[in-house]
Amino acid sequence: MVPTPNPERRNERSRRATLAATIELIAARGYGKVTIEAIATQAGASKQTIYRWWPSKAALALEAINDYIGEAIDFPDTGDITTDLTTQISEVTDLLTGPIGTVFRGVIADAQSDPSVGAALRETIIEPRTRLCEARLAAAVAAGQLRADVPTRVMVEMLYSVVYYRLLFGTDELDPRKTPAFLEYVFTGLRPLPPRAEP
Amino acid sequence: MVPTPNPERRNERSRRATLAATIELIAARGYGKVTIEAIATQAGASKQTIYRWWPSKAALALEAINDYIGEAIDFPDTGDITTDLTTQISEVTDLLTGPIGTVFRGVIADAQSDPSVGAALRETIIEPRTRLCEARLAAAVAAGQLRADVPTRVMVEMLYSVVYYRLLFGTDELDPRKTPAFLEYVFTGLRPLPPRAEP
Amino acid sequence: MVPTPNPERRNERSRRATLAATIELIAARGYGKVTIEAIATQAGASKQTIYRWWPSKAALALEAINDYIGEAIDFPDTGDITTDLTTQISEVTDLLTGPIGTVFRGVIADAQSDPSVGAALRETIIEPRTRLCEARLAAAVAAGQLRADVPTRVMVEMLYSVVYYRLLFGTDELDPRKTPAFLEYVFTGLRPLPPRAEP
Amino acid sequence: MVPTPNPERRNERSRRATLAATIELIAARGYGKVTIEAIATQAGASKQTIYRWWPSKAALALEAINDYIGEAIDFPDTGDITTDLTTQISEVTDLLTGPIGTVFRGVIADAQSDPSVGAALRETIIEPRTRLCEARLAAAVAAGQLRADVPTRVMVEMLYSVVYYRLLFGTDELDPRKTPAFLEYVFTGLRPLPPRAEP
DNA sequence: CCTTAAGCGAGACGGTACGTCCAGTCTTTTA
DNA sequence: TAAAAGACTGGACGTACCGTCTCGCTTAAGG
Repeated sequence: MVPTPNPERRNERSRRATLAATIELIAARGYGKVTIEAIATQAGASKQTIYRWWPSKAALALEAINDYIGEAIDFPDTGDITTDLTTQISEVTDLLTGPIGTVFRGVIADAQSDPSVGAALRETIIEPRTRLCEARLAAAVAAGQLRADVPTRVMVEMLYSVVYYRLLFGTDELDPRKTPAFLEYVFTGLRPLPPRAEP
Repeated sequence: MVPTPNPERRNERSRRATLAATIELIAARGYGKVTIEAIATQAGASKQTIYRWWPSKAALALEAINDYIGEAIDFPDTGDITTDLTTQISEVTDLLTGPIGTVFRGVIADAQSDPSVGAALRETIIEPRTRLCEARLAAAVAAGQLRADVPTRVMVEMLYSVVYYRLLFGTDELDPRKTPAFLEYVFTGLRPLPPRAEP
Repeated sequence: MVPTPNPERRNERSRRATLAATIELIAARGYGKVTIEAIATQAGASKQTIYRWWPSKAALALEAINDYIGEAIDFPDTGDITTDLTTQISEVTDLLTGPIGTVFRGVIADAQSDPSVGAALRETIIEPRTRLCEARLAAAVAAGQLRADVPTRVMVEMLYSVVYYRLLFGTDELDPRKTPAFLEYVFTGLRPLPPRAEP
Repeated sequence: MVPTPNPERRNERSRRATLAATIELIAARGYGKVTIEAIATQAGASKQTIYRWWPSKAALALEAINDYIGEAIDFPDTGDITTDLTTQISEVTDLLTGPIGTVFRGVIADAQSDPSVGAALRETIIEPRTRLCEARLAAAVAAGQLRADVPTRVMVEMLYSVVYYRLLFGTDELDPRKTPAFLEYVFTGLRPLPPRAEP
C-alpha cells in the first residue's frame, strides 16, 4: 500500500477510467477471471495508482457499483406499501440481472474470505439501503398496513433475501414479473386463506 | 488432470485425511487463505493425488461438507409442518454456525466465478434437500396446513433464503432460537392480524 | 528464495538453457538491460525456477561464465615464464574481448554493491586463477627467472590489473598483440636501461 | 528531462544539499541501495529538480566526487619522480579508502552498463588526471629518470591500475604504506637484480 | 511367487498474478 | 520561472500458488 496519499491531488480521469474498466471487464470475463493488472491496462492506469487508492479488487468493484448506481435512490412512497415495494424490488431485480449483478456476485464472494470486504459491503451498500427500506416499512406499520410486532429489519430480510438467494445459487430465474405474486405470499402468509365472507 | 483413475484402487486413508484437512484448515484460516498445497501438506498427501480425484478446491470442500453431514437427513414428519420446519431450520442454522458454515461460504463464493462449482453445489447439496423439503411441504398442502396456490419451490426459498442471507452478509445473527418467530411471520404474513373473534 | 531444493532432481536441460540465455542476452543488450524475466522467457524457464537455483542475476552470470570457460585452464609451463605469461595474458585478453567480457563487466559492477557477489566472484574466478598463476610464478622465481623479494601475489596484480583497468575504464584498447611489449616493461622496469656492454 | 534550464537561476543551496546527500547516503547504505528519491528526500529537494540538472544517479555521484575532491590537484614536482609518485599514489589510495571510494565504485559499476557514464567518468576524472600524470612522467623521461621507449600512457596504467584492481575486486588491502615498495617493483622490474658491483 | 501396472508422496517445473519499488514524467502550488 | 511536493505511467522485482510433470516406492492382481 502507499502511505496516505492526498485525495485532493487525485487524478479524476484515472479514477473514472479504472472504475469503468472494472465493470466492463468483470461483465465480460467474470469477476474471478479479471486481474488488477488487466484492469490497469484497460484503464490506461498503472497498478501502483490502483493500489494507491483501493486495497483490493473487491474494494474497486464495490466503488464501481456505488458509482454506477449513483446516490442512494430514495425509497418511493405512494402511500401504498405494496406498490412501493413492487417498484423497488423489481428495480433491484433488474439491476442484478445486468452487468452489476456479475460485479455484485464477485464482491459478495470475496466478502466470504475477507472480513474487511464484508464490512465495506454492508456499510456502503446493504445497510444504507436497508435503513431506507426500514423507514418506509415503519411508515407502513404506522399507517396500519403492516404488523407492528415484526421487526422491520426482519421484514427487510424476508423481502430481499430471496432475490439474493436466486442471484447466488441460480436455482430460479430472477424475473421482476414475479415480484407481485411473491409480495402477496409474504404479506398474506403461507397458511390457507380463510373462506371469504359472503356478502 | 489424470486420465480416468481407477476408483477401486483408491487409497481411502488418503481420501479421508484430505477431506479432514480441508475442513480443519478452512475452519482455522478461512476458505480463501487455504491453498491446495497446504491441504496436501496437512493431509500428508501429494498435490498430484488431490488433483487426481478433485478438480478444484471447491470440489474438495463440497465433498468434505457432504462427508461431514452424512446421508441426506430425512425430513422429519410429525404431521405438523410448523414443528417439522422448526426442527429442520434450527438444525441447518446450527450446522452453518460451526466450521461447516465457513467451508460452505467458501464454496458459495467460488460458485460465483466457476459455473461448474455452482452446478455441483446445486446438484449435491441444494437440490436434493430442496426436493425433500418440497415433498414435506406438498404433504402439508395436502393436509390443508398450507396454501395450495403457492409453488412449493417458492415456499422453500422463502423459508431458507433468510438463513443464507444472514450467513453471507453477516447482517444479523444466525440463531436457532429465532426460528419459531420467523416461521410464524412466514406462515401468517406481514399484514396486520385481524382482531380475534370474541368468544 | 525457495527452501533448499534437491539438486539431484534438478532439470539439467533447464539449467543449460538458462545459462545460455544469460550469455546471449547480456552479449546482445548489455548486462544492465537484461532482466531475469527476459532470461526466463528466452530460456523457456520460469522465474521461480531461476530463483530456486540462483540468488541474483550476478550469480547467474557468474555461473554462466564459469560454465563457458570450463575447467580452470592449467597454467602453461614451457620453462620460460615470459612465453607462458604471454600466452596466458593474451588468452585472457581475447576472452574478455568477446561476449564474456560484457558478462564479466556486469558481474564486477554488481559486486560493487553486493558483497556476496564480490565474494563469489573472488572465490570462483579470481582466486583459483590467481593461485595457479602464483604457483607458476613461484616456479619461475625458483628457476632464477624472477626476483625472489617480490610477493607473487603482487606480481599477479601487476601483470593482470592493467587488463581489467582497460576493460572497465575503456581508456585503451584491449589487444593481445600488445602483451609482449607490456611484459617487457613489467619485467625490466621503467628505469632507463643501462648501456649495453660493448663486445 | 527538462528542456535546457537556465543555469543562472539555479538554486545553489539545493545543488549543494543534493550533492552532500548523495555522498552521505551512498557512504552509509552503499551505491546500489540508494535511490534518487531517497537523495531528494534527504536533500529536501524534489525529484524533478534533480532530474532537471542531472541525467542519472551516476552523473550525480560523479559531480559529487568532483565537488568533494575539488580542483584537479596539480601533480607535485620536486624533481624526483619517485618521491612525487609516492605522494600522489598514496593520496589517491587514501581518498579511495574513505567514503569517496564507495561512491567511486558505484560510478564505475554504472559505467559498465551505461556508455554515457563511462564517457563522463573518463572525461571528468580519469583523463584530466591521466594527462597531468603523463606530463610529469614526460618531464621525468626528459630528465633521464625514466625510459623513453615506454609510452607515458602505459606507464600511468602500470602505476594506477593496481589501485583500482584492489578497490574493485577487494583482493588485497588498499594501504598507502605499500606504495614505496610497489613503486620500486615497477621501476626496477621483476627480473632478478644483477649483483651489485663491488667497491 | 513374481512380475507389473497402478496409486502414492515428494517435489521440481512452466506459468500467471500478486503487491511493492523505483525510474522518470507531469501537474499543482508556493516564493 | 525555479523549486517542493507528490501523483502519475511503466515495468521489473521477488513471492506464492496453480496445475502438470517426473521420479522412486509401495501395493495389490494376474500370469
